[in-house]
Amino acid sequence: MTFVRLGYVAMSLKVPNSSPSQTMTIKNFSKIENENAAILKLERITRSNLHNTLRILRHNAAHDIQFYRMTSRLVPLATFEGLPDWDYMAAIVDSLEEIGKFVAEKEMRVDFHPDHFVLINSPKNEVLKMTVKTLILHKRLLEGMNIDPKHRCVLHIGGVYGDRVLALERFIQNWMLIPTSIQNMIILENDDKSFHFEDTLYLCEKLGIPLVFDYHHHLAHHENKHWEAQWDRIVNTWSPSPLPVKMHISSPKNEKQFRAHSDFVDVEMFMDFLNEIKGSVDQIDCMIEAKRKDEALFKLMKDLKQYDHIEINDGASFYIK
DNA sequence: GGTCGTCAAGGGGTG
DNA sequence: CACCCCTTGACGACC
Repeated sequence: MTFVRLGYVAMSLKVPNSSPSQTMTIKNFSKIENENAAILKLERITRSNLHNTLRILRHNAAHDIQFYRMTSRLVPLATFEGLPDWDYMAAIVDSLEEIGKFVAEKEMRVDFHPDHFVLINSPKNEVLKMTVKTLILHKRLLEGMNIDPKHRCVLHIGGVYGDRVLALERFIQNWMLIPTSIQNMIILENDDKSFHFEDTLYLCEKLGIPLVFDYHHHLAHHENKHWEAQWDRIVNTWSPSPLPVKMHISSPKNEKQFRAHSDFVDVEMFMDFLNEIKGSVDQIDCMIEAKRKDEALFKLMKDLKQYDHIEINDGASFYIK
């Protein structure tokens, strides 16, 4: 028997006007003549993003959803080079604490997936520098919420740069340049066109990083179709982690745009996965990456009811026998 | 009130 | 090297 919790990404389609990713671009920032006023606007937007994050978490709690990926755009321009000194933490400590308190009280799992320009295996020094800077921002936000940053940030391996094997080795080289406290935050996901799960497993086992298995990505890009033969190794990468094994589930938009995400998760595709792994772990957290966000989660829970060996626990978790 | 181009940031592919 | 594509959501200019 395996206990499964579902989560979703960044925004709710059920809570009205609750965007946690409102933003301000550097162009707009520069348009405001009074720099103080511009900073105040930035702070207002940031606090609104945090407030909406809390509203979404309350909505999650009301529907027994314990798993949620926060947006990485909570603090616009936080890592932008050349912005006048802005102590963004000072303006948001209270909001962060409030979120953290709620998360702890409801025993939720929250994490981040920094954007695609956060990558560790880049040959460009500047890119690596920005990567570390952005990860430090994530660490501060988590610490502000009193959440242990360990294994809270999902990343991809990065680019191929013409030589996949070399690119993997460069990941290892660059990894050694990253502060341990930042390394500890990271978990790695197989992607849909460059690095399949065996590449990812190679790095994860070598460097002691948990592997987030993305089933959709695997179907889109693999050398060896049979992931299930290696599943125990994937599970093993989580043994040093305080958190349960985590995976990503989404469905192709259509045959032609296979890599694009569909509105909802195909329940049969999800069951194919679950039937392979049931019993192999006590618990697994599944992050739904569908266009319809929490609506897709609710629909999936509904679709799961038809299976006899699924026992619904509450609104967003179940047992599979 | 709806539509569409733009946005700080990377990488891949094409010609 | 130049250019466009991917991808995500939000914003804001414009009609």
